[in-house]
Amino acid sequence: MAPALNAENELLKDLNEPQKEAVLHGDGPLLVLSGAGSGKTRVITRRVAHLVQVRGVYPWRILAVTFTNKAAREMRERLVQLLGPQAHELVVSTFHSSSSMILRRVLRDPTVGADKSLEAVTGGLTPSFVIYDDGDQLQLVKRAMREVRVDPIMQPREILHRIDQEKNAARLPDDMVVDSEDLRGMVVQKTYRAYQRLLRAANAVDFGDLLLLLVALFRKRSDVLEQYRRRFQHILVDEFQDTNPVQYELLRLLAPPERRPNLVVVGDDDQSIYRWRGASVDNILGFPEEYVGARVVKLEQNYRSDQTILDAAHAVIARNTRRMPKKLWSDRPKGEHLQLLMNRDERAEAQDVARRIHELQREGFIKYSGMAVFYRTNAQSRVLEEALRLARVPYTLVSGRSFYDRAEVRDAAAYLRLMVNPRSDADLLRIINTPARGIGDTTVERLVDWAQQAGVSLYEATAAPERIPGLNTAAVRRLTGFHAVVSSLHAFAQESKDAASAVDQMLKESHLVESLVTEGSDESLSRAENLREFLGAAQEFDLNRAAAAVAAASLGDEEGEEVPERPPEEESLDDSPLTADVPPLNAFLEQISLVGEADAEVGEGRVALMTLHAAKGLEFDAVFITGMEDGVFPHSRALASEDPDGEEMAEERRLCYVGFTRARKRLFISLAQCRSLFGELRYNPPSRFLREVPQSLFGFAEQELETPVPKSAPMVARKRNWADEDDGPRVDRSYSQTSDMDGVGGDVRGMRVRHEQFGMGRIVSADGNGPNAKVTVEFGGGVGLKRVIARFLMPG
DNA sequence: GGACATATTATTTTT
DNA sequence: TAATATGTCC
Repeated sequence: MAPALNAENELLKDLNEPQKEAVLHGDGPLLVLSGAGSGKTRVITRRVAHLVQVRGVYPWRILAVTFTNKAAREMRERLVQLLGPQAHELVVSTFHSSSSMILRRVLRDPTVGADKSLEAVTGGLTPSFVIYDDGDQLQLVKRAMREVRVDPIMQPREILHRIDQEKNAARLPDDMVVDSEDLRGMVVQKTYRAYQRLLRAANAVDFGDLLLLLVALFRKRSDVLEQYRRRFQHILVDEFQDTNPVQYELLRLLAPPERRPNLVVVGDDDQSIYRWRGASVDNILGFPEEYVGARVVKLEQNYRSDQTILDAAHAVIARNTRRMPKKLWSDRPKGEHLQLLMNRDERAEAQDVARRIHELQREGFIKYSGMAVFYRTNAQSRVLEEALRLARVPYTLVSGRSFYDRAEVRDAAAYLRLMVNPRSDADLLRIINTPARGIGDTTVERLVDWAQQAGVSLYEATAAPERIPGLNTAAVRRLTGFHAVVSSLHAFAQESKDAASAVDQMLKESHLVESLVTEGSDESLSRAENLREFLGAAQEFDLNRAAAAVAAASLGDEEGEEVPERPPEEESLDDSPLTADVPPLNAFLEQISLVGEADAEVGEGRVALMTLHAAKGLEFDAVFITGMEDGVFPHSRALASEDPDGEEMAEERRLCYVGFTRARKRLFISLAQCRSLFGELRYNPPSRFLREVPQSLFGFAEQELETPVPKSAPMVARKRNWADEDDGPRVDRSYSQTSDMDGVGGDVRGMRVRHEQFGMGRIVSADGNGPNAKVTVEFGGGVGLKRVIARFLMPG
């Protein structure tokens, strides 16, 4: 067919051989191993377009999964350019949001609803479930701990983390393997069970459940699974190296290896940097064994960075042992040398960075928007910001707290979820006294106790508060008033045809805006403003939704030639969009819980400041990597881990690789002799990663360095001298000097001390060092043993 | 219920 | 150091 050929040529334009191979790959599994900057996103998009335009695959049979919403949005936009309105029929989204769409749909399936045996899995979850985020989860864990009265040997945070890990590993509470010796494991499991009960009682799921439940349902109901296997005949996954075990399990269910499915996974094992939140590199490393006969295509030509930068990146990453061998190459010029910035402390470092940014801009080759400063931890950003502000360099801090993280917006979201689903206890607890309506801790506590006894949700308990023992008439009256608000909002939500009117109604009836305006402080007024913005977001959401509906509807009747005729035997296949008939308010809620902030505008004409993690997927002409010191980067935690050459260090190294390969032309690596960390002054040796970069890649122009550095052995050799340089920093070294002695500086046991509150006492033991060293003191006056912070003590 | 003091704790962060 | 959590008092 000639038109198809034309389309094909168009789609293969400017692609190199391996890229073409990936786009044109026929049927069966394919692993695209893509080095940094080798155009993988382009390959996925072109392949999707190819499937539709040339191979005539129906768009609704394609599932493209990305890692972030931002990536999904960008891919959708590109596909609309390539395919036109047809692209709206493709499912392009993250694992979580596609799972939630499928999960709602599965739960709506009448045969699933009728299947009582599934209740063990679903816990009675209905399709209108709400999604709980981290904060809600933590509240639930605390309540679960109270309920099951587990030994307080673990912090709620730690338990929650373990629960998340279990879910990431695709384990339901009952699948959890706990050996009877493992006390902590038992605590986790007990809490996990209670936590799941609370979650289900509120008709809620957490992020982990979104995937895990679908996996569990698919395992139980092969007929339902089969429907989705038939529907999604082509599955493409981006950033495969960052998938966790549940996600992989879901993929294996939808695209079982033995059927040689059309599963295309794209990723770079060298850029796997999310192990700490459950991602497993093994997924990508083991893919060829799991999907036997999978084709592997390597994209090794880099289009982004100059050779010098690639050489540096390669020198670092090559030290990792478990990786798929590949080496990036480029036909770009060698480029400029790397530059090493060495400074006294983090302030000098920041000033140096600011100065060089200014110079680069003045030279006129690189614009502010082409530059970025990376750091390992967020705490490092402050000094950098100060220096840039002082140097009048415009910058944007990428990430930071997002709009939906702000307290008032979260309150509003809690109200909305309660509107949809009044059983949501976590949301009710959040806003029962927001704005203040005189329902205090005691009242809430009695309410919670009673509801738990009666086995009803908190909302139901507020229906007739006079039943609750111990409440005075005022409390009863207030609870009744609160119930009236929620029930009226709930009724409104059932009727509302769009999200904005529901949000508007909620803001009025809850008095959220009103109370903030009444308060009248600058801060509360800006909060009120945020709430109006929230309403604006809902309006925008409605508009988009309407537009998408129009686009979808017009597809059918306009020119039919574009849309392939569906064969008769496919009639039974459900091809309706996955979002069909989700009520607008639910859909809006879904969006705000699954989508963080809209855009982290890497601003016009501004230097971007971000963590190395946030840098993934981006590129800049000039990149500054700061804090290149052992203990900062690699992070002290990796250095301290039981196996300092193990997975943790490997991940830091990959992070370094990611950082280096973001740079197109200039790479500046910066370190400081000392920096203060948690109020303590630390002397860190230069990063081991720095030492792994061949010296020849650096240009050491004397005048560019703060302190002259011998051309030979610029890094390691100087390490020892730093601490005793003549013009060294004027610093209070008392902490570092005491640090190797037993905690607080010599043996202090038996010393008499005085504490503001507890009076006189005698030190029994000491632990820790630095300003937060603690001592155990035996106080007189009936106070007894107390562990207090040493600096709050006076010698007595 | 809020103000104040005292204690605690410091990766990375998406969904 | 600095941001937050917890506890105590009125």
